[in-house]
Amino acid sequence: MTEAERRVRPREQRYSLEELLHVVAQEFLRRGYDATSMEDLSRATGRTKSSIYHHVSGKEELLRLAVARALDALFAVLDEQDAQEGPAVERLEHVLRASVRVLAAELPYVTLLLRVRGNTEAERWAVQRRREFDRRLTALVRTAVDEGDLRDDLDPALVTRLVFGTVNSLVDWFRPGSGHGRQQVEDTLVAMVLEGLRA
Amino acid sequence: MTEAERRVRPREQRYSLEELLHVVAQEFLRRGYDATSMEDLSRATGRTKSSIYHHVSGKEELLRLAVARALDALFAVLDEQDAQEGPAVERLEHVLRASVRVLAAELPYVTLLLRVRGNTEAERWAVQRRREFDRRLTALVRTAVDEGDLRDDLDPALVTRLVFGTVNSLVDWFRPGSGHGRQQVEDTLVAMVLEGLRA
DNA sequence: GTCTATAAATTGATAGAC
DNA sequence: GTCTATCAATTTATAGAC
Repeated sequence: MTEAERRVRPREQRYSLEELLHVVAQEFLRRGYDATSMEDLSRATGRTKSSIYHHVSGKEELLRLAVARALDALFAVLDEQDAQEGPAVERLEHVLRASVRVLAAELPYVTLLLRVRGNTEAERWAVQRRREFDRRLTALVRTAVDEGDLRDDLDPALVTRLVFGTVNSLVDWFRPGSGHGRQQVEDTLVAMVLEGLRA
Repeated sequence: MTEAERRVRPREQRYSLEELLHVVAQEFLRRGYDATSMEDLSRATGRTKSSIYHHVSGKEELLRLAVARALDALFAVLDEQDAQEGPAVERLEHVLRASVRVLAAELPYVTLLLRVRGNTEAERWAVQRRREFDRRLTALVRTAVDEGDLRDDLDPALVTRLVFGTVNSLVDWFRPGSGHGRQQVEDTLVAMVLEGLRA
């Protein structure tokens, strides 16, 4: 949800929409967006379908609101980084760690964002914003190479895709509060990517 | 398709099933499995729905055949590795490179496999086989650590997930014959994972 | 092995009462 | 803001002719 959208709704609706979205995101995750029917959502939220349609225009808006939440959180990481001083390689490490934190904190929403393929208008919008995100990341990697802190024998665009492919792959198995901790994942990922696995 | 399944069908059916599967996999990829209707598949293959039902029991079997193809190719990489001599770290590098090659060669099938979430019986079977694949990879990484060739300050299970998360993320953007070449992707991935990005 | 025709169930969405 | 009832379209799948 963007600031603009949040502003137009009174407080009570905000909360109920928030709760609705929380359950909906989990259902979309469990069964996939397409495989989840409005009937499924009705059951999961304990409301009737009609009641859901009172809050949103349809299934697609539910997806749009969910992925918008993830995009807002991810772009906030980049915006924060833009305001920072210091070598690009340090800012890159900060973005890496912050991305893992966002991913952990907004796991259902980020997972949905990463699984969106561009079938509907809302999905194509999300894909476009992801591309913009990727371009800004690539620029950061390129700067770090130019500053001499990252090896210059690898293509920056390719490196960016690999690095953030690694980050994104976390959504396929990372579950907060079970298995590996967020801090350990963050440290191991940064260690592997920057220093490599070789002893 | 496993050897067992291949054996029961006469040659002509094998070919038409192969062609059918090729088109079906592309459709599943483009719209997602759930969003693709039998009507869509009918149009894409130039056959009627009834004709498709003559070859397979239903939509789910089409998915099962497709992901089985990917699993066969991936397990072949591991089986080949098991027969090799030499340090585990070298066998790991070989598995990494071979996985990228399999992914490039069987891109639609591997992509489908990686997007399967366990909604149906066929999907749960695929998820289980992926877990087995992951266990065998972890054992290889662990051996490489024990042999002193990989750093021992990182958890092998976590490292395995990160490394093959990176490999798997290729399906989200890698397209053979456009953009980065397969060899460059392979080399860059191995370089990043083993030696790290730091200059 | 492909077709036409159709069954039976489910889909996203709306009307209108309370 | 939630409900019951319902719609039109689409879904997976089958029957049976050629």
